[in-house]
Amino acid sequence: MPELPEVEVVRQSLEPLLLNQTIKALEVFYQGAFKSAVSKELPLNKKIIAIKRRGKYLFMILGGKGVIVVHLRMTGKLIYRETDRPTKHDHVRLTLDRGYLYYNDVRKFGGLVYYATEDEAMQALKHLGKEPFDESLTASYLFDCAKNKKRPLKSFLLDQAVIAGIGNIYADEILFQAKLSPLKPCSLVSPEEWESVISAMRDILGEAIALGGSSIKDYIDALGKAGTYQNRHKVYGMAGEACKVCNTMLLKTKIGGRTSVYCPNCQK
DNA sequence: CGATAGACCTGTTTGC
DNA sequence: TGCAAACAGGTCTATC
Repeated sequence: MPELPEVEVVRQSLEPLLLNQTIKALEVFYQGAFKSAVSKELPLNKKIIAIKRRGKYLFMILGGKGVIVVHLRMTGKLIYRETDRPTKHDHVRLTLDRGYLYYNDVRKFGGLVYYATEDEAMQALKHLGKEPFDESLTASYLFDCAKNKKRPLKSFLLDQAVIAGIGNIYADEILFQAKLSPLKPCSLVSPEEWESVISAMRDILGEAIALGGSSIKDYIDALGKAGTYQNRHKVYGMAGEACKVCNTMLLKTKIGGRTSVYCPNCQK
């Protein structure tokens, strides 16, 4: 599913459900979906005291130290139920005081990692770049990161070491709103243009969070609710259709191995 | 350093 | 209709 808005919606939906619950049991049905970075110990009899997000990663902060970090990759889901109901592709089940949390993932790309401390978890993710809504993410920061690189602007936006959280859907949508070509070498983007990238990014990510994220195929929040931001998409998945602004046919191309859709007339 | 391809998986859609 | 190829929200590694 998940880019930053979807992960944030999952975080928000999980927070009231999990806070102050204790992990009574943790079962792993697919070994690749759970790793312990510290020992062979499981995070048992620990209370969940906070749920945080960094980029596309979720953090379940545990009392008495310990953190479970979750990445959903393409099709991962965290689903909460008050009564046990196993489903196809469940790979991990946490038994809590008042319910069950399932990690379900059709493609088995994502999973949970248990760290001894929050510091250790942050250390493992130190390569991540700035958060989109952090005020230290400025046009001059992006200009400096990009000025010596010829890579396409789209690849730059997808680079988690520069900005953490943008994925293929939102990169295309942001560039359409900013009126910039995904193919433009990022060194040629001016500070003014970086300003428009930042404002488009905050606009779109904020709106997507407010609407519960984009549900293309299987993305849903912790209670199984779909988002509606897919109805606001202007380019993603719409190659061959007319641009909503100028009626030019939207083009599709591959950039860094990812399908990219853009308007050759609006985006320069 | 960078760009590209392949790997990791399963399910759905597309094309002949 | 049937089957195979192509494709899918992501990231990591190897290779040129």
